[in-house]
Amino acid sequence: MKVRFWLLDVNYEVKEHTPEILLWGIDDSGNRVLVVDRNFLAYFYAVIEDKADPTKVVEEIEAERTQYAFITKLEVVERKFFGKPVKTVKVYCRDPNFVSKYAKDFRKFEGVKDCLEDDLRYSMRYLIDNNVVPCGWHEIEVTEKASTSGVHVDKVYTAKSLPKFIEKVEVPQLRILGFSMICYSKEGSPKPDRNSIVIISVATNQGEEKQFLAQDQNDKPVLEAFLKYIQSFDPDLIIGYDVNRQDWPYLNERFKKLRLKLSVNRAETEPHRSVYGHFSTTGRANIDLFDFADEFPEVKVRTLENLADYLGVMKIEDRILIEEVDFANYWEDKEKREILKKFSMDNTRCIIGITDAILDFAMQLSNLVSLPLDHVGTAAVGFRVEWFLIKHAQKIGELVPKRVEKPYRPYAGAIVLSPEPGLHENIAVMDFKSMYPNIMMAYNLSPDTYVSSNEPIPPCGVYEAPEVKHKFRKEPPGFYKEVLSYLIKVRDEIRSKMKNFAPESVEYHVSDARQKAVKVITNASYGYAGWIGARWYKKPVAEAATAWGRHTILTTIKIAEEAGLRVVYSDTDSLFIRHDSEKIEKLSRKIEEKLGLEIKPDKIYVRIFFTEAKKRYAGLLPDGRLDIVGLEVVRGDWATVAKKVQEKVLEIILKEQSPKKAAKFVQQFIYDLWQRRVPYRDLIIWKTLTKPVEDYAIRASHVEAAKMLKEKGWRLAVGDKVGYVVVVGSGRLYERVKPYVFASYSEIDIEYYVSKQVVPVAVRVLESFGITEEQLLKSRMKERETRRLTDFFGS
DNA sequence: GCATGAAAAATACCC
DNA sequence: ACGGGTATTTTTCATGCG
Repeated sequence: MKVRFWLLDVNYEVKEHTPEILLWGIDDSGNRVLVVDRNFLAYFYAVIEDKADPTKVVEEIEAERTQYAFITKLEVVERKFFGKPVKTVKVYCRDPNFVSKYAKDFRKFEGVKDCLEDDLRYSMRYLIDNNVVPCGWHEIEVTEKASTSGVHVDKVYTAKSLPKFIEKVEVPQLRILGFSMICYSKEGSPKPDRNSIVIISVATNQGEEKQFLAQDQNDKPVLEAFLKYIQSFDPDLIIGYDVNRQDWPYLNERFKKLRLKLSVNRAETEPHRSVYGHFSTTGRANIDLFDFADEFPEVKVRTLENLADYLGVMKIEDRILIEEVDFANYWEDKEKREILKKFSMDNTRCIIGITDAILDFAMQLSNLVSLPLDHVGTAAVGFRVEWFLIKHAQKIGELVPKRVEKPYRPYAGAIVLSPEPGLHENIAVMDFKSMYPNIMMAYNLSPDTYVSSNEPIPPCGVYEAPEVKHKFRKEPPGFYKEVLSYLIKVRDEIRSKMKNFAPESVEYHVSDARQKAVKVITNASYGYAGWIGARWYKKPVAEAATAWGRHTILTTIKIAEEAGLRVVYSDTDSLFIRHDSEKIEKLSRKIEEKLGLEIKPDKIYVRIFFTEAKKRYAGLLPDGRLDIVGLEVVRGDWATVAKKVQEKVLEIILKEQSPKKAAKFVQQFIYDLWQRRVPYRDLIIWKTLTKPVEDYAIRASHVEAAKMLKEKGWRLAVGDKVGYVVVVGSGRLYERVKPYVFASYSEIDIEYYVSKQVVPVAVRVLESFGITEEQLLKSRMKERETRRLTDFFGS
């Protein structure tokens, strides 16, 4: 019989040295199914030395066959390695767990240059080789198993054929469960061996909400009820926020401590940490929304509530937020417990809401790069790109290079021009779309087309990069070129198809998520090429890409200026020029003709303001919005007071062109600040812990604040943001900071916020108009004086 | 011993 | 654990002065 299924999760088991692939999915009638495939053999390649005879190597292996009991087959096959044909012996191995061990041995065999592809996981090997794609549909010939014992699915099948991919975009009706939990701890962050889980809030995509509550601090009933709920709802996706770092390890430990089995998987296993640090709940996809938070760089402090607020899921103003260290107090107080319960439920509601905004993209990304849905999020961008490349390599018979450690060698990047400071009217921004990918295609930059300086020039000729003089053969199209052309073609196709869909339709949403995923991978390709951790790293490729980039933009600037277009600013692939449609059109055509790359007008600013600095400016768009780039307004490490002031100053400057009014505003603001009329939370400064607290070479404010938090039992990890305020006192700045949760408004050092936050960012803009720090502070002095007098005499 | 300025460390941005 | 280029603040260190 035939089964059609949508692939949700994949794993493998080895029983008696024989592997089976477990494909967990949903069939087209909505059954949860497991297809067990025992038909696929693991293998690796022994690459043969140029002058050696592969049959000799085969004989060599055969001679020692008894030591390599799991080898089932040896095949002499031709493959390519960095574009060059190589002879290999494909070594099939019954037990996948022996692949890397055998490969290690065979590297020492005579005539064997190296062994490759022994470092690919068996389950990934299966997907890649058979074009089986996560979040995609497949058809397969199977026999049904009578029993489903040991697994929690509707049907279990044994594969009779390999799955065949079916082009079908729709996603089956998934059961999605979101959860969040509250742990009780009187001192500091909760520890699973001591502190119970007092609330677990769950919600589903079918609109059901439930809360499991401990009796006092006995959480056994909570955990049991939670398990029972999961088992009965039987979700396909289990979703949470920061669950890979927090909830799952905690649940694991807590269940162990209480001698309970964390039975949430569809197999009889328990959740465990796996590749790229994700937690696997076999048969279901566990998704951590935190892993997708960096898709939204506007959200500076990536907390659940901030992300939900940004995505319009739940506004922060409508919430009462509770710090982890206060959970115990809230739990113990009868009235406050209700607030805590609401807080927890709202967290889960946020999770469900954010899922809505992210899931399509996550599924498309998973589908595109072939990484299962539960680990596509935890895989770093480089690995996402790499899996996409591996998939393509398999298709064209290109061997996958080993990951080898390489030394870091910096190389020159892009050109940034100093802007003409001050205000400019009617400025158009022209830029090259996807400049690096297009350059890589145009000049066939690829690890396999690189011609090193000691190699002869091939008959087809070479492209030679300016400045760095790296050479790349013109023919045939390189690995990167093939991949990038495909990606760009696919994205264009999707985008033109989208025009026929209603923007509210499912097809539109799915297509949009798809084209975004394609775009992300395309744009990451240059970065990948220059990443020393990349399997396909070749420094000259990245170096040539930036060299051509510099040449491209410099040529463009020259041509623009020759055409009478003054360039007021340029960064990497863009130029800012006076808006003149005719000349711009002409320029576009000329560049395309001369360089074969497309440059188009993008934004038009009614007015734009530059400081003296590069990468920092603010423009007024025709619709009245401000576009602020690089300035403190868009930075996450300045107090909100400073950001608000600077934004307002920019608005006044750009819209009303009145520096005087802007200065007045700043003076008034400073006065209000002295009066403590601004919200306390606007004084918090957030900074990221980029390494363990002990590793810092210098004493920094946020690190000192982090130490204080840790002392009180807070759990802080690398990558966490620490929020602190500056309080009155003496000595260095780092001696005058406190975590914002530990300080009160009365001890705030207003002087610091005025002189080191508000004034500098205002001056940054206003100094262009002749306004000085002193002028901004002058009236403050007056106000302070009057304030002191009124305080003294009364008003 | 201390003021001063350069260098180093740290962070977060732009494209 | 994708690249290099850049601005900015604060700490740290070296230096010169007296």
